[in-house]
Amino acid sequence: MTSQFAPPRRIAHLDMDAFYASVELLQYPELRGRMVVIGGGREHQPQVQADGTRRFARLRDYVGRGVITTATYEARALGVGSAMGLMKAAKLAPDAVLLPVNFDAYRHYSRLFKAAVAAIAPAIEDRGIDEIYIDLTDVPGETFELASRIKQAVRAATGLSCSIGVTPNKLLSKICSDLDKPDGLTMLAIDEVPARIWPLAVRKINGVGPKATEKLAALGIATIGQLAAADAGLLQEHFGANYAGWLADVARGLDQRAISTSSESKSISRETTFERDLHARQDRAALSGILTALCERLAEDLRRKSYVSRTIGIKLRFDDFQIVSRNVTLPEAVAEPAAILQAARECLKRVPLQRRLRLLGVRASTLEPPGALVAAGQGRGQGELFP
DNA sequence: TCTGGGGTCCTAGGACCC
DNA sequence: TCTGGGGTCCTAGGACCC
Repeated sequence: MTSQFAPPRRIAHLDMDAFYASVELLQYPELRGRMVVIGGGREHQPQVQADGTRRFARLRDYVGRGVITTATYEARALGVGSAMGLMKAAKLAPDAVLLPVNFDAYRHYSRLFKAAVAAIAPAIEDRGIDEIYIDLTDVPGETFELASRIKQAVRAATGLSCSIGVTPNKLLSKICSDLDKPDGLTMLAIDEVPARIWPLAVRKINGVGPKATEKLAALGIATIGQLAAADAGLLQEHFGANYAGWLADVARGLDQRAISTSSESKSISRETTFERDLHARQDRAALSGILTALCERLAEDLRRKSYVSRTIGIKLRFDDFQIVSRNVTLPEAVAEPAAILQAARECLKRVPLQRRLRLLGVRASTLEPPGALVAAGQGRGQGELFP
């Protein structure tokens, strides 16, 4: 429990600017200043022509079910952005250049920027490939100078810009890193919350998504300030005690969560959306092949990360976008493709398969290091009760 | 021919145990 | 025979995030 007299923490949130697109521009500098969209599968690789120049795919020529992963700011100006279907985006920005995702490159630059930050401030929480939280509380130096130094180090290590927010907690820093993008640096103290945070839309809160935003709007609550002023009973009625209490806290800029510097995976999964919807009977062979391939890839992931899994599950998305999942917990942890496949097939048997399928996925959870000895008293299964 | 893939956390109910 | 109160594990679905 933090004392109420403890000095405020200095928590930074660092977010790389249009990360995937910016990494691509390092590789293809001739695209700088142009509309570029990243997304889709392995197709639409740039082609090197006879004269050595590169020929890029255009968004208008895309056919398929892919979505945008990132777009350059030039493309965003036309209204295209993350998670939008590429076919839909092509109607808004047909001339935009389309590049495939290149995760190996993004992971490389991700490691570079995180190492550069860690050399200055070691208390880092990983929040994915392009953002981190940093606890600056115990790092010597004035805050603005420190944050500027971190931005400079990231640029020196990668050639890329980032945006940073520094505030007393993760919630506010996450909001602030987004206020002055790209290449921003925003600092905020708790007493500035009414002036600078309350005018913002509730959707800016990390944890308030589309559903909660819609429900709040129906209650006449659009801004964080309106949320702070909302009646506690009203919020409880519509959101339940836990979420309502959390909403009331975050609207006041309160957040005690610590920086979490290490984390074990909870689950590993592989899924794929088909080029066309498949039917359990008519397309049995194709589905079986896809399931086998997914299980093999999952097994490879487990092997590479040195995990075994006791719970294997499947995920299906039907043509109407309904999602169902089934999973089974096994007496012994598994990691081999055949064992995963067998468990996945058992799960599949328990799903009614009238509708066509759009997506199939396989997931491994309840992860353990391989060969872990079952701790005394925690064994399961009759055979372990007595020697 | 709208709508990817990889995750986390929360809730809620049932089984089972002491 | 009207009836507890923990606790853990497991399953399924959903919201949300990058």
